[in-house]
Amino acid sequence: MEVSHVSIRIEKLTKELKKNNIRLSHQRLKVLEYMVTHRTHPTVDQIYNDLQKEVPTLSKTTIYNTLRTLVDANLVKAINIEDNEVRYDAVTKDHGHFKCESCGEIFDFDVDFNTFSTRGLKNFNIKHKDIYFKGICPNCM
Amino acid sequence: MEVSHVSIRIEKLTKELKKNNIRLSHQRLKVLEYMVTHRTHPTVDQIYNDLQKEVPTLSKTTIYNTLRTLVDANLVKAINIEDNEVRYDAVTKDHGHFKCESCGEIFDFDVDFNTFSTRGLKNFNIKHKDIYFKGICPNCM
DNA sequence: TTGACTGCAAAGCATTTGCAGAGTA
DNA sequence: TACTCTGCAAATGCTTTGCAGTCAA
Repeated sequence: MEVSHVSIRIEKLTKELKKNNIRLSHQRLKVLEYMVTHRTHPTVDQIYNDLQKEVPTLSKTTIYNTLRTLVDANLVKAINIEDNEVRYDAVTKDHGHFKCESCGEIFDFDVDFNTFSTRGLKNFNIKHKDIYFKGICPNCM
Repeated sequence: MEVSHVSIRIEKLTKELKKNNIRLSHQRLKVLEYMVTHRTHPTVDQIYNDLQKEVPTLSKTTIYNTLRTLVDANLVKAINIEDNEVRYDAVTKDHGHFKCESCGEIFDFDVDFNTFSTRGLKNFNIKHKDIYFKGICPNCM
């Protein structure tokens, strides 16, 4: 992703934060910046280990707090593709996640939610849609 | 679900267990029976609390062990619709799960995986498909 | 009989909570 | 200034592990 796009993205996000009355602390901006520049669906631990190099005083508690804030504000999505770890994604639109059971990498894929028949949910108010696939990626085959 | 269906279901499952060289212990059969008769997508805790009435010596460790065995044998599926709890489902075929954010109930729904375009996964070997929706169910609206 | 299973107790680990001090607006 | 946020330490709670006794085959 180009640097200019990243800065535009972050600008948008900080506006969203202001709109939600969330203070723009140094730590929050760093986490946000990390989420936008690293599209690797990181865990709290990965964010923590990477950001600590830049911001040595940063605590895991703050990352947990920040991510909850961002998830509540719908700026970040939690990915529960595995039952023993939560990953995070700075999503903009609906898409699916594929996890390779060999290398562990998570891939995004487009999902056409319109061609998607959901019989049995006629009178349901659907707010969140998560699609998780697992298997083997082309690189590991 | 009719009793006759349940017993047929359990008979099938015990055959599967034998095929996988999994011993038919009293505890495992009880957990299996519970999973087949209670289609409520229970957590370990719910299974434990309910079964303890019948089998007072049953331990949570055994339930964890049993569920892992059943999941590994593809007789039961783990549901990670929420990041702070794992639920289990005695599945037979692919389907989606909808969780009501108001009452917490989980509903099954049919998914036609054929009408489901997955651009970007052309060379991927897809082994598992999980679809999780959240929102408000008709009863809560 | 023998290898697998159960269940207790303890360990492990991700996440949350309480709270004093620091920082944002 | 006033209120929120940070980050340490401790608590919490789910899940796993070690292991001695028990059980299925």
